Amino acid sequence: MFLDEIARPDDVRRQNRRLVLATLRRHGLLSRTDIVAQTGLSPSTVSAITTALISEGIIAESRDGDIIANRRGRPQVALTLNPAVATVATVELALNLVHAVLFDYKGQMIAEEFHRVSTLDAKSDDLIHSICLMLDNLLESRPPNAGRLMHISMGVQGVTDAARATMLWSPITPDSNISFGDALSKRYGVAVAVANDCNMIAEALRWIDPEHYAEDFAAILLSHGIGMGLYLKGKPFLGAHSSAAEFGHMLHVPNGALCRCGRHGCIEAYASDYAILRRTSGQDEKAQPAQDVDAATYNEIANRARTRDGEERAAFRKAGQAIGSGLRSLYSLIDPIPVALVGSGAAVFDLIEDELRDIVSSTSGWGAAQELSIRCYPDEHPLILQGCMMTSLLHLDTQVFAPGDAGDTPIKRAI
Amino acid sequence: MFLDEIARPDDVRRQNRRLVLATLRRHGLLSRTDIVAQTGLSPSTVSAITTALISEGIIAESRDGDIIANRRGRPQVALTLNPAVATVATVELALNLVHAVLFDYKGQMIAEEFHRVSTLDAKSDDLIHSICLMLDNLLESRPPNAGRLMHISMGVQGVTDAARATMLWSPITPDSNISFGDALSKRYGVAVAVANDCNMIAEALRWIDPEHYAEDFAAILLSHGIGMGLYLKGKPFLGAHSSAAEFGHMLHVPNGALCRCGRHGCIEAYASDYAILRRTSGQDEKAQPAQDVDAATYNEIANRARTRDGEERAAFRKAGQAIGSGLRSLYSLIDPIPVALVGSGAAVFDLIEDELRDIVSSTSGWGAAQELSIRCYPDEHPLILQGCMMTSLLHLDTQVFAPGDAGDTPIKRAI
DNA sequence: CTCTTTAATTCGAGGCTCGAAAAAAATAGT
DNA sequence: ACTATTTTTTTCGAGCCTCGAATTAAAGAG
Repeated sequence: MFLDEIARPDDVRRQNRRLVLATLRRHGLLSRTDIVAQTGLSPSTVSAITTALISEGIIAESRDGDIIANRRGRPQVALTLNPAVATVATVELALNLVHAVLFDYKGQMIAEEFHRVSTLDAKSDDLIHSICLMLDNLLESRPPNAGRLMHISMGVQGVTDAARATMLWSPITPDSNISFGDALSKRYGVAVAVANDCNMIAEALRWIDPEHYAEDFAAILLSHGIGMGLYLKGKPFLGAHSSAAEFGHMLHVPNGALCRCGRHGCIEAYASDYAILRRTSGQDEKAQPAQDVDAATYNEIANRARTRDGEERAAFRKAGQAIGSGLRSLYSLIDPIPVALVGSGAAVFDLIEDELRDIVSSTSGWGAAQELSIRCYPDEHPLILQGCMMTSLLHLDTQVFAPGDAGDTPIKRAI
Repeated sequence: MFLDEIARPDDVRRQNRRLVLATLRRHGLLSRTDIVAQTGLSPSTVSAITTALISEGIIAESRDGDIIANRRGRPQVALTLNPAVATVATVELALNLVHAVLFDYKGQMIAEEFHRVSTLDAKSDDLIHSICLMLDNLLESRPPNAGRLMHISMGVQGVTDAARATMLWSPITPDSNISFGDALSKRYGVAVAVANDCNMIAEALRWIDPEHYAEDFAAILLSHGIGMGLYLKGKPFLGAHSSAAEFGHMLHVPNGALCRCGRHGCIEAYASDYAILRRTSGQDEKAQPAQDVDAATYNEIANRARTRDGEERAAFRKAGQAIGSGLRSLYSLIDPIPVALVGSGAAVFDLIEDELRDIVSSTSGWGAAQELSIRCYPDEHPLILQGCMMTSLLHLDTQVFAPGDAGDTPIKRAI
């Protein structure tokens, strides 16, 4: 709510509808009385809002899953999001792999498909074509009672312009400036969100643990590349001009190791999978990075680092220093916010923690010593998936089902 | 407007009152018709809101300053903020100097006082005592028609906890954890804001040039120390735990020059006034920093740097590198946001610009080349003053005069 | 002195939330 | 078996809000 925004009476209803939907989404099954308790709205208002939502088919009374029986008064009737009111699709685009999933409005998976694509040789049209093929398949195969497709979220490895739903650049494919948003939105007649996978991870974390990941926090993805998703003031920070939060490409060592982005000395050039591999395979730090590092190789290196003190352990220590110095800058700039480390790098946190903390700890200094909050999530894929799903569902909750329209936006249904 | 907030019908009026007040604050003199055009509200609503504001004495009809006469229809009647409805006080606390000013609700200066204090020897009570003495003086001397004191804003050189209105640490005085907010609020019975002077500068810039300094931007103060004020998502970023935005204490050279904060290699240790002096006076970079650098000495060094290529020019080049590397990190993390350089360092931008741009320019790389926006404001004091003033006035506009209360908060009047 | 033009207010319609009262739907007790 | 009690949910009126249309106010033009 900004100073230059005008408020209308129906904004109140819209906001309170959002509130009710958000409460139902978090708790799953709630009676009207529960909603009153959770939101602070009056029973009359909750009644008015829920009857409207029911008549629009957005939520439904759930008879089977009764909350508490055998009590004295009139029994509560449980409400829940109506899974059949909409379908959303998520697309995760990674090196040589496209992963598409369909969810219902309740967030339950309907159908899923993996597809191997040689992304490095693929033109933009090939990628779009592959994605459309998968989505067509999935949409055709779903049960007849499923809701119509209403939103698509894409998480991509690469730099995105969220406002224009475009992938500006990506290491996984030669073409740049691919407007997935335009293509999919035209094909399926729905709104499309395109963001870096790190932003999706941040979205997922906020959903999983809203107590801990509240207003401001960062998700740092340590895998083949290094990226960051930022939440500031309770909203994903997607950057003004292009993509923001290029944590991996902050300067660590001036004129240092060669980074995949072509520059020298980035954090990524010391802490990413390919940096670890390059260093432990005896290559020069200016050597061209490998295009891919498979998990087995990486784990082998990590295990060797754990068993003996050699090149491998040193490599992880270097990585810890690089990440630590990045975190120090982050903390200096925008506060010691909670940080989540995600991906292969999080699986080897034991190997990098000491060096990392050493560098970071010299940050705090004024007043109370800050305890820094770093949590690890070794597997990024479930988070990316969940983040995409939540991006779509929250879009429906807050943008589409917020006003009392329930379908005033004409949507072409394809397949 | 967050997802877990409940909306009430009166919130609409509150927000639209804010909107009207903000419009009047920016344009000074406006008819009701102008307000309709500016805000988009309907004439009826503007009429309702303005009559309420007038009856509460917050705004007033201004007969003298008629907008446009000699036109055909009924003449417009100009509205303006009522200067006499409130007084706000600002306090700027710097090394050996306290500067206190009184403004009326329209933002016109009522009275001003400078006071030299040996801040380095002063205990916290001495500082508070000095400030209160000055404020007492100023409040006593002001004209009888002035409004009662309703808010105080302090801008301090040091690390603050804005939420608790406390100065956690400052280079200008030995005591730490001084709760100016509590002390002044108890003494004068009004709300008090305490923030780093850089935050005040950011607030001022946003007021001066809202087109340029919009949602996200940074103000970097380059003077004896180096600090930063950040605006994110249209709101000042004051940090969650303590103060945020310690740009000056980002790491530039590991184990490098000694910083005033006791650590080594901070940007400040290369680019602040004392860093320039230390380097050009032949001292080692690990030597203890000077406590103060007077403007004359600094200007002399800058002039020598401009006339001949020697130690001085090299010092400024080093400073440019340090600031540049900090900006590169900033841009990597949160976008190429507009940046304002403020203070003595901005006066010598010609001496640091080349090195700075050299380092920064390697940042952008994806897609479109970003043109970076850096503007210079050599004199920080007017900005700090204006920022304090705007902080207080906006507090009144949005927090105090927003609901239809006009004085339901009982306020003890001292003096 | 009347006509025209522009500004500002007034009034009713249609929302919204909320508190109080009423209705609904179960169990508990005799 | 039937009434009393308890709890949930809905209904209804009061009091906000904004807005459009009609009305009133206050000037210059002719």
